[in-house]
Amino acid sequence: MPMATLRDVAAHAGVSISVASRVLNDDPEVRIRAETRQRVVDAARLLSYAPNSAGRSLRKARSSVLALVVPDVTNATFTDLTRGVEEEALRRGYSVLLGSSERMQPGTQGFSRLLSERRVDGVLLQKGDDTRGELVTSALTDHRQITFVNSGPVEDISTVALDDQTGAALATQHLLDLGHRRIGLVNGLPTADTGRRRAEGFATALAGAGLRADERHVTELGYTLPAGRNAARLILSRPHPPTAVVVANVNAAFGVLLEAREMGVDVPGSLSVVAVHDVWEADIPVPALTTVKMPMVELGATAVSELLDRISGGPARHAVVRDPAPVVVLRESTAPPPA
Amino acid sequence: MPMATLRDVAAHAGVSISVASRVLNDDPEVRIRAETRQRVVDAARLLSYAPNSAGRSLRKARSSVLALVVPDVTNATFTDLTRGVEEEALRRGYSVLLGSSERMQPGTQGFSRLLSERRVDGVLLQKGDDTRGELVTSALTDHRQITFVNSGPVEDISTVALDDQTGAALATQHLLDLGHRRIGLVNGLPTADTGRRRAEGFATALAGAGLRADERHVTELGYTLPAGRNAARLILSRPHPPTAVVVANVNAAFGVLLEAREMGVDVPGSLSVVAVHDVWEADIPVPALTTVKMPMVELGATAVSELLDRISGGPARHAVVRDPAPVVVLRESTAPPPA
DNA sequence: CGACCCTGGACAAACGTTTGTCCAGACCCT
DNA sequence: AGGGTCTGGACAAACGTTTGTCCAGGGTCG
Repeated sequence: MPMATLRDVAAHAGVSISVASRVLNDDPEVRIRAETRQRVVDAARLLSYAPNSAGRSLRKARSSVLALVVPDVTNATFTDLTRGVEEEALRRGYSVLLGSSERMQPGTQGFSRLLSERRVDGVLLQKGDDTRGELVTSALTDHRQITFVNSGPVEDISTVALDDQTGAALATQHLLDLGHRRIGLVNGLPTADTGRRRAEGFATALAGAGLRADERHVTELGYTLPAGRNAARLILSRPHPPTAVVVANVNAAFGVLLEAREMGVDVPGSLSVVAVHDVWEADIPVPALTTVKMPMVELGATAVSELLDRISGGPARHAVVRDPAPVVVLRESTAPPPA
Repeated sequence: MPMATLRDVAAHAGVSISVASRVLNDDPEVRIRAETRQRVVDAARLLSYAPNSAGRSLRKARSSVLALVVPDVTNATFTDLTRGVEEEALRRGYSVLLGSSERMQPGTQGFSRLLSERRVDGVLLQKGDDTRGELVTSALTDHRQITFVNSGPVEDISTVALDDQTGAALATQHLLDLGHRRIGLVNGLPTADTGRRRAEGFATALAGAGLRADERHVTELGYTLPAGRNAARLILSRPHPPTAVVVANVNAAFGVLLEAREMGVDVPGSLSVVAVHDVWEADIPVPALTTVKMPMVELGATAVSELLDRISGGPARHAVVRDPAPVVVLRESTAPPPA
């Protein structure tokens, strides 16, 4: 006997529907006799009643679902983010709809239907290297329904980001501490906001040691493995190459490792490599990849909080997740520079 | 002016709500004058009307959402599956709710609320090594609401699986073709249905060459990297170890590679390794991992089809996805046996 | 010319909830 | 004893959609 409705519960308990609803929702504004309340609770339990979400959504004009849209689920970088989002959402009584296929990207029907059909109350958007921000904001009727993850800040839209400066600075400092002086940066595309911030942190750390980045040691080719390969080839084939590189993304770092190996460049003997973002796959390459662990789970959780707050009327904020602080995860790809 | 409702459209077009609904849904059973139909379409477009999903769900007793539950999103094995599911679902007018955190696992509140609150019409479940099938089926009021992915067959429940026998046989045959005669199997837990099937394929291929598996060369430790490490240590430390192993899972294969390296066993010089499932991460280790590519995307798509078919009254089927057929992706971890 | 049958569309019920309002009785007070 | 205040709960509207049924007018046919 599935599908017990509120009417069934009320009838079984011998009360009106409204009383049943108020009891089961713990409505504080209402006075019900304890014995009656118990009858309702018992009936609900007996019939294994669960509120129909469609009915509830219709009445409350709220679906209690939010969407998380990422460029691709394939990217290991986003798995921790996903976990953080899911856990915080569940804690708040929300479910998460995951959008990752291209048909769900901003600008597509799939994306806009999410909001216009009121399937979700809001969207968490992690933009890819190629998705343009204007495309999103213009298609949006209500800026409160969206929160950007790892991009921005954007006027009137809530954003949540990692402390990329500190992360990149920490990676750089790790190399400085090992004794490196010629340090390169393999960065994402110039359009990526995270890339800009990581370049800042990189420069800051260098400046703290009285150094400056050599632009021939810096690339902005993207956050993919092939991009990392290209970057490594570019940087290492020039005369007077760096003895170490900070890679802004772990996938690109895998590419750097592979290309260095192919070019006969010993890592970490002749070249140290450290990447921003820690994933378990960092154990796989030879040498295993030293990384800076960023609080991705907390990023996801914070993103949910900010979105929910904004939806319910809060102001657009630009949150930066600094807790827990970035930390170096030492593996095998970094060592002192060659003598 | 967001949130146009059907009533707004009807009013603007000067027709009744029912006519507006029928026109916009292309109801074939009804006769509307062409000019009237156009007025409705224009009004809908002008007001950028989109049907409210809560209202529709309530009326049709169907949410047009289905859930995909996997042990963890972190697992690269499942990313292609996710993509296949999402694309097929979208094509059928469904959205996908992703459940992965432990709070969403079978037996938890999160899981059962999905169905009892009618948030989703059905669930696609990829069980983990540890989730017990009984826990799921017992909590289920209606067997038509679920489809198992990669496990089963189970009585009265639709299942969809890969052709694991052929996949494992192909991997084994690849090693046989290279000239190997002592071939081991690093398998998943004995409780995993996929493991059983892959062991079958392994044995079949061996038998085809007039060989039999040596049980000292077979482990059933699980589908994780540490499990792979343990398996390798176990198999390789015994006297007269195999010259090649088939690993039933790519994560475990990474573990085998790492452990072999640590033990000083040369791959592929002294030991060839081939894994079932192809992921892009196979390029990362040294040597790069040879795999057998399985049709994961198609598995996801088929799972959606089967679930939707079952929901709408079809029989419980046990589908096996054989198209495209498994194929060896040759990288660097396999070679002829040592002389 | 009356009985029919189309055509094109309107009416209204129902899906399951939440929530504002109202009311009957019991109790209190002076 | 009469007016007032609580208590405990019932009534009903509304959220937006789909869909079964009904109906007025105009045409057709015998």
